[in-house]
Amino acid sequence: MQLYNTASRARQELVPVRPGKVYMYVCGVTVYDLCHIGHARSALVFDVLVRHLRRKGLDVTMVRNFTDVDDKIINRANSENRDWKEVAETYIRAFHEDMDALGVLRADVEPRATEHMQDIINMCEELIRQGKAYATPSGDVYFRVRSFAQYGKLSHRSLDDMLAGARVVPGEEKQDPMDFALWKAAKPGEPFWESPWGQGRPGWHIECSAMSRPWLPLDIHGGGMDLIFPHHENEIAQTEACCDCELAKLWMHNAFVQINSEKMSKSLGNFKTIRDILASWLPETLRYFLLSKQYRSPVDFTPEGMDDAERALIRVYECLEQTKAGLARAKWKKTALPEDITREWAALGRGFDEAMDDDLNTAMAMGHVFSMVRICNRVLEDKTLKAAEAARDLLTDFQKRMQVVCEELGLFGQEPAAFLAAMRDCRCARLAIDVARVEELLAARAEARAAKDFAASDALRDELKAMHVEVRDTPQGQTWDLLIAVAPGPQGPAPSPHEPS
RNA sequence: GGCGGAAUAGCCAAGUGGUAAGGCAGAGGUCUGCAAAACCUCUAUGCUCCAGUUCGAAUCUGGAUUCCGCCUCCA
Repeated sequence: MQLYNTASRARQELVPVRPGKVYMYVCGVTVYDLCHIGHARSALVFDVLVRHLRRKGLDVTMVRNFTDVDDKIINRANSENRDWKEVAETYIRAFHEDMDALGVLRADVEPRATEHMQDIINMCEELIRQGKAYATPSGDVYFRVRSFAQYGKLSHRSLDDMLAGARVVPGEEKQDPMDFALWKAAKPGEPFWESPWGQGRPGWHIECSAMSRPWLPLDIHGGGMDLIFPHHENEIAQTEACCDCELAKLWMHNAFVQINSEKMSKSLGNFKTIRDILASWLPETLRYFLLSKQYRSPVDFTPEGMDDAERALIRVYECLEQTKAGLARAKWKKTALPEDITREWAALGRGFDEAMDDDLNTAMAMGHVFSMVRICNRVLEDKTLKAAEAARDLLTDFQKRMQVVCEELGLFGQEPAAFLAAMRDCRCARLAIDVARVEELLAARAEARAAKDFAASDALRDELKAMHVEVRDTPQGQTWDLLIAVAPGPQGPAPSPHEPS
């Protein structure tokens, strides 16, 4: 498959270093707070990559680390008067809960910085021995950036350009302003580990170099865009200087989730945690929303976008439900399907797979899903066609293909009726619909219709409509759902039912 | 200042030289007591603007405008 490589700024074929096996290392989170939807996007992108590669028959080892000792964790612990380990533990648990909810597969290996102290210290020592790092009198260890000639090869910057930037302030003990910390001497009250340089703790970048070391060279190293510099650049310098081995063959970076075209950040106050979102929408809605865009483009989070995602999900699941019902038939006829349907179905062929192979083009892959849905609905709505053996075969093929889609995207895999019910409940809660009242009106309307009192029946339907409830009359009786969205009137957008906070 | 990314219909979004996927919304039709859902048809002579290369450009080149990211912790 083709993947865009940040290092070469071009797409390239993924060729596993060890045939049949793929080793991926993705930078995880620093566990000092709940994950936001940007973390969700990153996790989702690499989750889908893993799923796709596994379906292709590759033996994937997915490694995602936790940074579980860091200034922010210590600060949080201090301000809440808790133990820093407990803070880290709390948010690791929260990470798992949130990611499980979103259907993100657990990584095969989840190394934590605190569990690799000896590896980290060893690496620092090796670098010092090779003259590529140095310890200072106060017990810090710095990487000597000038010792690594290729520094800047990932982010395509030269050291001199970086020095021209005004924000680089030379640390007192640094030999060069660009040198970065591998090991930091502990300040009073901070957690520390014993080391040849005294009590201290690791710098951020070295932990990833130490933890990814068992799998060098990695086939894929991934993370968010913002990690390109300095984090990944520094990882490359440390690993390649120390181990005399390329760190990774391919670098993948996902773009951000934005709010109003701006990066989410705490300082801007436009921060949405996964839990905020899941208070108003189903996890699968967030998953669909984030995967409906190509991973290298920024995506703007909006309630409207989430509503669109709901509609799309409902369309697919309703088709899945109808397919299931259609397939329950006992007798089948020999009627042939129209030629254009069979032709279109055949043309769909490997479209989904090809889109996924093309730098994980999930947006296009979903286009193929909707093309299948359209064809199935077409067969399903025609009484003659839906009784044909050929229709049975097509619908069965659809279910089979959707199973593949589910395995790869982690979408559309639930029991359709159950999903639709959960979706309705979710939307009822969001719009504060009184379900008991709805059922009451519905019962009254059924009575009116039975008596052919259409005036009364229509009045009840209007009343329901005012509550955002749409009634459908089917041969099996009434069903109902929520009006998908309240159309923005001339007086502006409808009051938003979404107030996740 | 340095480096990079993005501008495609009312909205979201694919498309990386061969004549604009898909979803939502909208119009008409079929179905329906009337609706809804579903299906069918239609909906960007044009992809921010200006030049250029080419038989052919949303796609390549040069320039302009606007927006965004990184250069400090950050998915």
